[in-house]
Amino acid sequence: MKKVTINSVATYAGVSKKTVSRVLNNEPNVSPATREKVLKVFKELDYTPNPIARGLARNRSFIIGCLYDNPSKSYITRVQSGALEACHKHNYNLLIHPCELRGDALIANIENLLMTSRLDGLVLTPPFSDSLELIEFLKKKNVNYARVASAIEGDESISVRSNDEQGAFEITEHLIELGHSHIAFIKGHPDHSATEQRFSGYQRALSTHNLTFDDKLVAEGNFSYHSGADSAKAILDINPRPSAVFASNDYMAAAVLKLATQRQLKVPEDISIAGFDNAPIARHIWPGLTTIAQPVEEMTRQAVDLLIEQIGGTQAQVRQTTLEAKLITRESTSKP
Amino acid sequence: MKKVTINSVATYAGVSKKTVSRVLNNEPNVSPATREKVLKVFKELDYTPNPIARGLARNRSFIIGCLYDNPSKSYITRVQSGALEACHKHNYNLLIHPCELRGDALIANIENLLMTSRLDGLVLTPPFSDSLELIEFLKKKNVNYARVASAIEGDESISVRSNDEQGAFEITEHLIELGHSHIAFIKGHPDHSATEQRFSGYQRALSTHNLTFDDKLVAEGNFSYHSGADSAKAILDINPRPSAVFASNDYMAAAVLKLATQRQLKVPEDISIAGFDNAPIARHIWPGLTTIAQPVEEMTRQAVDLLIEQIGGTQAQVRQTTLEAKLITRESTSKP
DNA sequence: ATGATCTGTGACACCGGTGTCATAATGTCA
DNA sequence: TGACATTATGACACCGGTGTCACAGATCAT
Repeated sequence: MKKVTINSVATYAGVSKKTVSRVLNNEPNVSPATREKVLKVFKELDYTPNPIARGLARNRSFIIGCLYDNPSKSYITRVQSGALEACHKHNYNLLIHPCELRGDALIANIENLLMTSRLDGLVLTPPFSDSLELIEFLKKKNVNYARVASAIEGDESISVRSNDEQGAFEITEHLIELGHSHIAFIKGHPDHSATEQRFSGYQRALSTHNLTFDDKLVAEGNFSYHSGADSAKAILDINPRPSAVFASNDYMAAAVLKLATQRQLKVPEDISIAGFDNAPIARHIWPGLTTIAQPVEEMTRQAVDLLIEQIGGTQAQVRQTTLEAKLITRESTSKP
Repeated sequence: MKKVTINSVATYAGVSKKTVSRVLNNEPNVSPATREKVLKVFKELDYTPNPIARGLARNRSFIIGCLYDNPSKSYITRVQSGALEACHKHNYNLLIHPCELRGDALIANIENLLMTSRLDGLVLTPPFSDSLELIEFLKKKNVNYARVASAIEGDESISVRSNDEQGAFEITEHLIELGHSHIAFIKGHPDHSATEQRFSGYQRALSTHNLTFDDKLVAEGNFSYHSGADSAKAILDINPRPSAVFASNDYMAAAVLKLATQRQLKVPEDISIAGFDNAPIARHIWPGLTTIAQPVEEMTRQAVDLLIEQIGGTQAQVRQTTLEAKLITRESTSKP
C-alpha cells in the first residue's frame, strides 16, 4: 500500500502541490473546476493529509496538554470533559499528563513533556494552577497556558475560577440556619488553594453568625477518601460530638457518613454531614450529601476556549473569570 | 527571544547539523570531545529539539490515542492510568478521545481524529474493542491498535482481557454457597461484550448448582448508576423478593443498595448485594460491596506495551492475554 | 609499507506540508 | 481600447529535524 502524499495528489490531478494545499485548507482563489477536480482525486486516492507535516510548516501541533495531580477521579474526568469540548470545537486534541506537584522532578518532567510532544498550550488544574514555580518556567519558555481554579492574583494570564470561599460560606450558613452551632470542619490538601478558601468561608460564616471558632473542631484532610476516614474518626470522638460536619469535599464527607453509619449513628438525625464539589458519590449514597456544585466542566471549557484563542493570536479582553458555586441540599443535613 | 534550532546549535558549535543530531540521539561515532562541545552549546543556548520536526522525519508522533465510551468514570481513569504508565515508560504520550459508538458518525469521527493528529497507535477500550466496523476501518487505514477487554475471537491483533465469565461465575457461586437461591441479576450495556459474558457466568453458576434460571429475575441495565436505580425498583418489587442481587457493575449495585436502604431494608440481613469491577464506590459506601476486582490498569498497561512494541517493529510472540479476575468479599453479602 | 577496516564528520536529499512571490489570465472601468 | 485591479496558478524556499552516502584520517593485519 503506497503512501498518498500531497505530491501524488498533485501529480494525479495535474496541478501544483500548492493548489492542492489551497483546496485542503479551503483557501480562496481556486477555480471551482480545479477545486472539484482535486476533491475528486482526494476521494479516489483516499488521501489523508499528514498533520505532522502541517504542524511543522505552521509551527502548530493542535494539541493542548492537561496537567493534573488530584486524587478525585470525578474531578479529573469533569476537567477532561470540559477541556475536550473546547478542544474539539476548535479541532484541537487533548493530551493528558498527570504528574506530581511535589519534588524537584516537576520542572524536569514538564520540560520532558514539552520535548517529547510539542504542545500548543497547557491547561493547569489545581494544584498546578497555583504553582508559581511552574508558571515562572512556562513564561520563560514562552508556553501558552491557562489556569483553572487558581487563586493567584496579579498574574495577567488566563484564569477561570469559581468562588470557593463564598460556597463554603453558604453551606456553613445553611448548617447554622438549620440550628447547628457545633460544626466540625475537615480541611483539604494543603497544596490546593481551595483548601484555604473553603476554610476561610467556613470561618467567615461562623463569625458572621457570632459563633466562636474552635480549632479543636478542625481536622486535617487531603481530599482523599482515606484522609476523610481518618478525620472522621477524630471528629466522631470529640466530646461533646459535633452536631454537624462540613468536609472540604464529597469523598471525605462520604467517609464521615460511612463511619457514622457503621457506628449506628443516624444521618442526619444524629449528625448532619455536608460536602463540597457535588461529585457523583454525593447522590450515589444514602442519604444523599448536601454539597456545593461547582461548574468544573464550564470552568475548564472557558479556560481552554480562551487558551486556544490566545494561541490563535487573538487576545480576548476578558481573561479572568469567576463563576458561581451553588448550594445543593440533599438528605444529609437537617435540624439537629 | 530568538528560536533555537538545530542549525543555530550547529553553527554555534562549529559542526554540521547532522553531528548535532547524532549527539541528540546518542548515536555512536561522535568523538567525546565533539559530543562534549555540542552538549555544552545545548545548555548555553537552552536548546529544545522540536518534536514535530523529528516526528516528520521519522514518521512518528510518539503519541498513542485512547478511545472510550464508558459511563464509569473510575473505569476510564483506571484505563488512562494504565495506558499512561506504559506510554511514559517508552517516552510516548497519551491523547484521549471519548466518543460515541453508536451512529454513522463514528468512522468519520475517528477519521477526523487521525487527520487532525497523527497517532502512532490506538488503544481500544470497550465497547470499541468489540466494534468490527471500527477494527475493519483501522486495518484498512493501516493504523496500529490494541484491544482491551475485547471478546472478539479470530482477530490476530493485540488483545488483553480479563475473564469476565469466570468472575461472574465465582461471585454468583459465592452467593449460592452462602445459601441464596433466589438471585436477581442486572445486565450491563448491550454494546459491551462484558455484558453477555457476565450474564453467562451467572447462568452457568446457577446451572452448575442445579438452580433453575428465571428470566423474571433479570433486569436490563446499561452500567450507569441511573439504570441501576431503575432496575433496583423493578427487582425490589418482585414477589417474593429476591434474597440477593448481583449487578453487572458496582455503580448499579450501589443504586440497589441505596434504594434498599431507603426502603428500610437491612443489607445484607434482608438482602445481599454484589457488584462487579471493584470501583472505588464499592468501598466508599456502607456496607462495602462484595465484588469482582479486574486488573484494569494492568490490562491496559500490557496492551499499550505490546502496541508500542509493535509500532517499534518488534512483534511480540504472545499478543493475546487473559488475566485473572478476583473475588473480593465485603459486608454486602451474607447468609439469607 | 600496503591494502583493508573502522571512526568521525559533513553534504545533501528528504519527510509532507505551508508561505511568499512572480506571473499569466481574466475582469473592470473610464 | 488601454490602464489597472483581480483571480488563478505554480516555482521555490522553508519549517527543523533524520537518513544515506561519500570521504578523510586513524587503526589494523599482513
